Amino acid sequence: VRVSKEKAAENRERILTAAARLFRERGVSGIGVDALLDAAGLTHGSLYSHFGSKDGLMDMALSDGFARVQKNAAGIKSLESAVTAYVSAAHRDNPGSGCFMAALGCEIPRQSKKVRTTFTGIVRRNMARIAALMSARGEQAREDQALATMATMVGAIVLARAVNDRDFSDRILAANRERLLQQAPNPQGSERS
Amino acid sequence: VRVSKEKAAENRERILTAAARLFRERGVSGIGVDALLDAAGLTHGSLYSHFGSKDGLMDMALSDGFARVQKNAAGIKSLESAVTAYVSAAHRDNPGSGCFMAALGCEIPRQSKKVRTTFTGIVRRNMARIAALMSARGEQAREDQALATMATMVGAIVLARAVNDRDFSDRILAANRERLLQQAPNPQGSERS
DNA sequence: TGTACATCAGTGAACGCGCGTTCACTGATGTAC
DNA sequence: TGTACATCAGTGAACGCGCGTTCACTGATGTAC
Repeated sequence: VRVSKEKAAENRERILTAAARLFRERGVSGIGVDALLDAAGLTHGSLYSHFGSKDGLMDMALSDGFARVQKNAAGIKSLESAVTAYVSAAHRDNPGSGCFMAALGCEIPRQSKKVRTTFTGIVRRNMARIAALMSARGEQAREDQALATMATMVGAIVLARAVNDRDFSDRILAANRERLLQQAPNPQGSERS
Repeated sequence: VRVSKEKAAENRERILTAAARLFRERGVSGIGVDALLDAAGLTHGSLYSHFGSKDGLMDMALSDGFARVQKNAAGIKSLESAVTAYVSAAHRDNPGSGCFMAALGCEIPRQSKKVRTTFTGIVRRNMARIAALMSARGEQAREDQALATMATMVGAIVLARAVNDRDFSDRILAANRERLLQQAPNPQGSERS
């Protein structure tokens, strides 16, 4: 049942899109290859043509999915809008299209070396992107600020998702949003270095 | 092979201790009941006498394990010592005896209602404990401060564990520790309301 | 342009394995007399 | 105190099921002439 190159590339994309969503929604060990390829409208066998293994797919889905997340956030030009978009009920309620660090962070230590390295690159690029919105003098200082801001953002979403009480969850988001916004000294953004 | 009440209670404790450690080290879906009871020196069947199901064990291990964590941290009387102990390489490198929020946070949204409720109680008690170390006037203000501090602490450990580069991991810890310590205005601790 | 054929994306049966749970059984404990 | 027996913590075989991966096969695509 050979298919055209275009169709094959499209199938590959569909697998990646479904995988990036399902891994974030259900966890790496929480979703199987059958369900993964079912969601892409294919059978499990074709995973191995394209990616070699579930781990290989995870690695690609991470790279590809992160590129999409970054593109979606391309318009964000200030720390305020980044914080507001990230520490939000919408992000909390849609892990499938949200941040990989918040969705999979706890599982990453148990993944393959390849996946962990890819993930580390994502953390670095997130740091760089947030650092670019910081106002401190010196790149290292901005990066350190970014690492602290990033940890707060990730922790807020992890806790807000874990908690079983909607009001408490909203409060976790609000308290962290406020803390982060009051730390952001430049409401017009981009007055960096 | 009936055993004495004392022996049975001791076995129950051993299961709980092993489960609390292994769940944190390998994740809820990352460890099976056979491995869990093997670590306690028993066979899988006895899980069902004591806890009814893997989920029931998870729930009990969470309550019991958290009580132990709290007891270990009983001596901590200032925000500074709490931050220093939590945002540390030792905590990062020993998930099995560390914070449940950092180890299992991402997996909790997919757990049973019972487990999620127990976990929510743990988040609330952690908030209360940190709030008691805060200096703001008004309980609600202290709790909001605690929620922001807690999210930063959790996020820092999650990211530091996920990352594949020791130096970068250390830097994540250092940046967050510094941020949290500079926010703590009372180095002698306990000057609260 | 038309024909012959090699390529290979995708299929689906099958693999061994571990999962969580059930249940008939064992035999020491704890109790009733 | 000694004996008979009910209790029940723990055992281990068995359950159906889903896991990740392999592989012989299919048949449309893409290419060589």
